[in-house]
Amino acid sequence: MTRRHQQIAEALRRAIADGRHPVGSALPSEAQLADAHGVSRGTVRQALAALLAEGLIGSRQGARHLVLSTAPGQSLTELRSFARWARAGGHRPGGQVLDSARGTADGEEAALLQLPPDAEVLRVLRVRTLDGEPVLLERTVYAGWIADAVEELPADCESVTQALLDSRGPVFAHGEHHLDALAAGTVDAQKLRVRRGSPLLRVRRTTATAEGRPVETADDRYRPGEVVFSVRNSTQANPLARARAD
Amino acid sequence: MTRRHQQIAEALRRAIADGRHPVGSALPSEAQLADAHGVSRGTVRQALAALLAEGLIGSRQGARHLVLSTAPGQSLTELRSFARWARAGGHRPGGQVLDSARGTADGEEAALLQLPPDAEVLRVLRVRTLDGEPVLLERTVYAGWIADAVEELPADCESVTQALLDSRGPVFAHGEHHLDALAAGTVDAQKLRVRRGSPLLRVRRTTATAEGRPVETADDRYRPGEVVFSVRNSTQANPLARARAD
DNA sequence: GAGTGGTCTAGACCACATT
DNA sequence: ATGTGGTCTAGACCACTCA
Repeated sequence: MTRRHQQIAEALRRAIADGRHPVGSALPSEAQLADAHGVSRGTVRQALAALLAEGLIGSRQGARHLVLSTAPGQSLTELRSFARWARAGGHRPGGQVLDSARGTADGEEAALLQLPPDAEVLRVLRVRTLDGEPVLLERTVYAGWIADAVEELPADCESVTQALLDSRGPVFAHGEHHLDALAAGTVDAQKLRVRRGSPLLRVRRTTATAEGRPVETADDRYRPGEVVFSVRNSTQANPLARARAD
Repeated sequence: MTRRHQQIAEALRRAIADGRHPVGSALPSEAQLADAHGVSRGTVRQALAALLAEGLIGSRQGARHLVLSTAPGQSLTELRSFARWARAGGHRPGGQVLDSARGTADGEEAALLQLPPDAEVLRVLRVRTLDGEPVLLERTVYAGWIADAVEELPADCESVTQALLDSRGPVFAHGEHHLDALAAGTVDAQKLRVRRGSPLLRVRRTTATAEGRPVETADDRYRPGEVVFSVRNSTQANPLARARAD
């Protein structure tokens, strides 16, 4: 049971991806779209707002919506798994669990996962490879309630996300990512085959279910040169924006 | 002449910041807000959508909007200028143009800015400070058509974004950001006062007008430890549900 | 069961862009 | 002058939450 505005947004995304609305061209007017889909203009505007937020189209008062790009590439706004992302880029993903141990959450972990202090967690150290080359060292802390499902996975499991989706349904819905840079420590250097002190891109992330229940929190360190994170954004998504510094 | 929904959004932001709606509390219902401001529910929903996108509030069908945090975190989903972001965090932003020169676009620049080969561009090297400390080295390439407006700005201009907004109207509407890590080069090290080879967070970004016309492309290098980029996302469309204050 | 947010409608007026 | 998107209204129904 999808909503009308979601269906219309999806239809427009497909039309743009297929080239029926090439980059640089104008979309039909809101009134025309409303007519074509048999809905009111408000519903069409709801659909267009989604594409606006994705940066797929632009708009100016008085002129029609313009197609700006065909499809967002790898983007943090899509919560994709490492394996999915790798395959989308034509690479062969791999992975290996180096360590896996149960323990109790420390203060920070408990806060991130919204667990009581000293709650049980599962810590996993995993290296991820792209075409055989190690590119990512992943330190993940899973909340206790999901730990069993994770421990049952094989050590060389290609996609934890996919495996959990199959066994437990859609577990990941929301994510918060913090990105910064840091120097490789001893373990990082050894596992990623770089020199100690060389720059790494760090992504600290926490993901949660649709209800907002945290599932895992992780510290991912990427070898530079192999992976770039992209974010596309827009001020027009919602009419906030506007400056006025005080 | 500000729109009603912007006024209401601003009033709600102030009320949240002032503690009149503490974190964890529920906002008045949409109907109550509509009544209080003398507008229809649709207008109130437009205002709430802005706060939703900023991550200030969350919503669930059937329950009232919840206050999630008092101030929006630095997020790539908001296109804010360095100066605005710094002030929001209670810091004093500064900046200095180190170099500014006209030239012709190389192949990569021309592609990013969608200009013909050898088109005229303006290259600016700028250091940005937070409370007097250099934290960001910015190499920006402006398209020729905006170069005049940029060159007229004072070298110690605090906010280029703001200055351009005042003189040229809303110039920045869409952005694409690519994040990775790299080692500080000689110039980076000197200007950011770090050792050569120490890790930096690099953000390569291109911003465009609402019509999709590229304005500038930049290579920003951040000293680590000072700045963290955050991205919040969701598998669902816009709704930005939960949050976690640090 | 009452209240609330999510969705949708069918109008309307204005500011802006294009012709 | 006409068409377009931006804004706003005053309703309506449904799915959901909560007491």
